[in-house]
Amino acid sequence: MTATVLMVAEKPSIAETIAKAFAGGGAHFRKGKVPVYEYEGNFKGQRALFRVTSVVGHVFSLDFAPQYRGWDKTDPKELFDAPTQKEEANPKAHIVAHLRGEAKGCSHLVLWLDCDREGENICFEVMQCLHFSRSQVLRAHFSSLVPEDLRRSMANLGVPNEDEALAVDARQEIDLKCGVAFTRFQTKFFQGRYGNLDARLISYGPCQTPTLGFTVERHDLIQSFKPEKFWKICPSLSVSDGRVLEPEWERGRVFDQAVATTFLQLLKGGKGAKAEVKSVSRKKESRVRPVPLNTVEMLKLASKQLGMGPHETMQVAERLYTSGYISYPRTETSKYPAGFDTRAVLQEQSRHGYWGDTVREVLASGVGKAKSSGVDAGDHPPITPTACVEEGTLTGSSWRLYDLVARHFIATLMPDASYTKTKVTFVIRPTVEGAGDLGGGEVFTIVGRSDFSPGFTSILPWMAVEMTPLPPNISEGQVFPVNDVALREGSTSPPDYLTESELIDKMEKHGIGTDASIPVHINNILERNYARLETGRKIVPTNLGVVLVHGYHKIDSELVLPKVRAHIEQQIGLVAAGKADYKDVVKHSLDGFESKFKYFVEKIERMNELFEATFSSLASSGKIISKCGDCRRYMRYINLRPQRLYCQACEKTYSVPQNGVVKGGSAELTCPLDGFELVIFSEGGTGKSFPLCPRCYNEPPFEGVPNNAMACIHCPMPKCKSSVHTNGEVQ
DNA sequence: GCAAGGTC
Repeated sequence: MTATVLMVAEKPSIAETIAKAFAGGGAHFRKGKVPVYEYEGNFKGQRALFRVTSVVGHVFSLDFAPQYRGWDKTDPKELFDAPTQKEEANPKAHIVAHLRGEAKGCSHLVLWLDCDREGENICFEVMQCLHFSRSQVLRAHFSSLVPEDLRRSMANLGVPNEDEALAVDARQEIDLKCGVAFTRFQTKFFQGRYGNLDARLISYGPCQTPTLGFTVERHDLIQSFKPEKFWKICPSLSVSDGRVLEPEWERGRVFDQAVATTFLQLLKGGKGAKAEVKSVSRKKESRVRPVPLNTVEMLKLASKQLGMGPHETMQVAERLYTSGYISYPRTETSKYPAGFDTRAVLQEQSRHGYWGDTVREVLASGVGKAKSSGVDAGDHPPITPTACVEEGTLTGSSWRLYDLVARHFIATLMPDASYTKTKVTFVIRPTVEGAGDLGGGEVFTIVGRSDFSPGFTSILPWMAVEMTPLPPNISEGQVFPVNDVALREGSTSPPDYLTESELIDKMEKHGIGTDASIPVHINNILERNYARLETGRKIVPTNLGVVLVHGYHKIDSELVLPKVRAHIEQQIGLVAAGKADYKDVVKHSLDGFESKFKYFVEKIERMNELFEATFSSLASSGKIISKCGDCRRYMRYINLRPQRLYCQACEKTYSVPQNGVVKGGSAELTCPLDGFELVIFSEGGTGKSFPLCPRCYNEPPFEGVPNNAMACIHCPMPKCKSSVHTNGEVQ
């Protein structure tokens, strides 16, 4: 044995796939937080020991140097030039130590990270942990995980691409600096100013803010919508078998009542109006089967069909994946790779109690090809079932998501649904004299659908097309009596709020977030109270969300438009392509954001005006509760997240623990250290009450007191004699 | 208490 080769994948499941592809069942397996597989084979024409393991996503994450992490120590504007450092992303996982341990005695490193920019970046993170020379490091390029493809990659190893990795470093630094600078500034600016402002954090980010922007854009459309009245001419005709048809007016609707009435009188004025069939057209229409499932489509379907949010969907999908029921759930690919054995997956599903029959029919009639319009993003294959599972083995949302994935997979291999669309065109001629130009008559049409062959919709019933057959034997030249002609009034209606699924769609189209991060951004705007999820899975911005977005528009619209992300992407694209220097791009982008930031700070009053109009000022809200030690006047208790005390005279806020409520003041108890009247704080969980000094809680008076210590209960003075201090009970 | 991106 001459060489030991360390091979590193992006996550444990891929390490396993690789080991199995090269060693079959013959790999020796070492269990651990991150498993290791070993097998013998040939490398560069010699016998070698292969050792396959993985990282778990990024090894490092970027943060500011420690002295810039405190909110009060640093002016946010300094963050643009602040030094940053990479730190182990998940210190508890000990990934760096794991890699170093496994690299011992290895002569070569083969990088099997995902073939995208993030993967390329992780390649360099792995290299940074280890000490191989560049000539010992090789990069596998693969576009799918089928064994054949992996073997081809092994035979054509290349080198990692530093430009692509640097593009990710650039993005990390730009996102960190502009996100944190804006977030800290606006949080500190608005914090404590308004009593009913229900937010402890007012964040900004190049993905989350445009996401919120989409929801507010729709909100504004709804708010500014002015309904308009319209009128339609609606005739009803008696046809052969006693049925009554109500064809649609070719002119659709008119917005002028006088015009509509003129038409009505033309057609209705005299007696015995007739409708003549001008033409009958029949054509075959189809509803095409879906393309193979990728993550974003799964999230949209789960939201629409199952009422499951993207966050929950990904958690459930992750569980189904680790249990071996579905394939890897994070992929952009919607096309089965060349070697993908759809037949084998179908055969597995042919045993299923619910859809086995359908699957056996598909197998018997020859498995169809999936649509070729899907895209191969080169990451993972589309999401498919990997085992046959009955309802009952899985419960609740797990079952419903599995059911969706399995049905969708089968549907991709079934025929399109088809039906016959019949369109009948009628002409109704004026029955009064002197119709002039309108004497030729008005055209009305009706559409019927019949002869449905369900195809894939038999397994995806919600995709079925409703059949609305017309009476048979209607043919050109036939004349039917017009029973009645009605004038119907209606009015235009505003669009509805964005559904979760529409929001996901917009994010994807504008390049906001990735398959893995879209659910996180949506979750953020909901959790931070910028928007709410309403019935029908509609995303409705809150007052805070609306005011924020309108505020950005008043200062600098670019901050909230998807363009902000697109610009960053375009810039780092230059780095990835080797067309621009990493440092230049970071500097250029940050200079841009820094001047935007300065302008934002200068003009923040414009946003503040909107806050003032929407939220009530702190001074007028909250109930009077205890005396301030500085001015001896009463402070107010703001019982809203984050709950706090406010001294109007000193214009200072004092935060209190968030895990309970302030029950009242305690006139006779005063903190011996600062003269503040203690308040009685009642803990939510335990129900225990104790006195708390507002000042000591916020500004611990002694060294070594953690910021959140109950200074008046757990007095930091070693032998405190104060009764208030030594005894947690109210006296 | 902060961003976005991997993955758990």
